[in-house]
Amino acid sequence: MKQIRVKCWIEEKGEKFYGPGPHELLKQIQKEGSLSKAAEQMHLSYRKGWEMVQKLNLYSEEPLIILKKGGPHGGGAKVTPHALAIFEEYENFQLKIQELVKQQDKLLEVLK
Amino acid sequence: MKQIRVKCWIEEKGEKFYGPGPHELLKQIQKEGSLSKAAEQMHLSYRKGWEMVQKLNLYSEEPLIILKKGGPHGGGAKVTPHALAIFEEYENFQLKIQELVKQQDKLLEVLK
DNA sequence: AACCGATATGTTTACAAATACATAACGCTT
DNA sequence: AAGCGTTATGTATTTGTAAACATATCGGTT
Repeated sequence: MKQIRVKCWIEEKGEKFYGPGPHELLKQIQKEGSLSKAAEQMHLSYRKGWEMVQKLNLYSEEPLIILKKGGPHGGGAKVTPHALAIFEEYENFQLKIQELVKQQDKLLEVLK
Repeated sequence: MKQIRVKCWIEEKGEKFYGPGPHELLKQIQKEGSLSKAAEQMHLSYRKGWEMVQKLNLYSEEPLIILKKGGPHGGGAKVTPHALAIFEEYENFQLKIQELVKQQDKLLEVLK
């Protein structure tokens, strides 16, 4: 059985800014409070996760993720309110897309 | 200025079957009547184009593209009616997605 | 039979992305 | 000051994908 798949992301000047990867990373950071643990959950190297954070913060006027080193638990990662707003609007958009996908009977019918 | 981008494709058992690449390939084959010329138009190696054709035909009960070698013009490529039906429904779906994208003011507003 | 333009296919090369590994730095707690 | 867990960062390795190159094949035209 064939199925329709859709992926959406946000670009700036042709550079990817926010998509499924960063979205999942934000979710895991909220849950774990740590970038290294978030990366581990995603089966992602810490290095790659760190680079994603840098890019996210670089392409945004105000940071999306605050990283702190040292301290009580050795450091940690936190998601800003601005990031949370993006997270929720992206989630919302994805839901709308999924609704549209569900209506594509004609496309599925033509596939053999 | 940030912008929303969407990509959609069709899968079967986790394997990509039809997406932007094959879609463009079908368009070029219709125009050129030749796989090699179609690949050239897309800045794609002939080999890669040929592999796409094999995959398209393999994952479909009836073929999407007929390749012929030898003959008056050395051979050629032709798109079947079945392929044309998929092509048009995919095109249609993409238009609907673009309409949805245009309505996402809230997502764009939250981006800085 | 020679030629031509297209398909068919194996082998090699190049490149980019992700991973793996190693090590340093930080700052609070004890 | 020693220890801990985390962030920070350089280097090397692996992996997967696309391109490049080289031939072979086909079948109609001349």
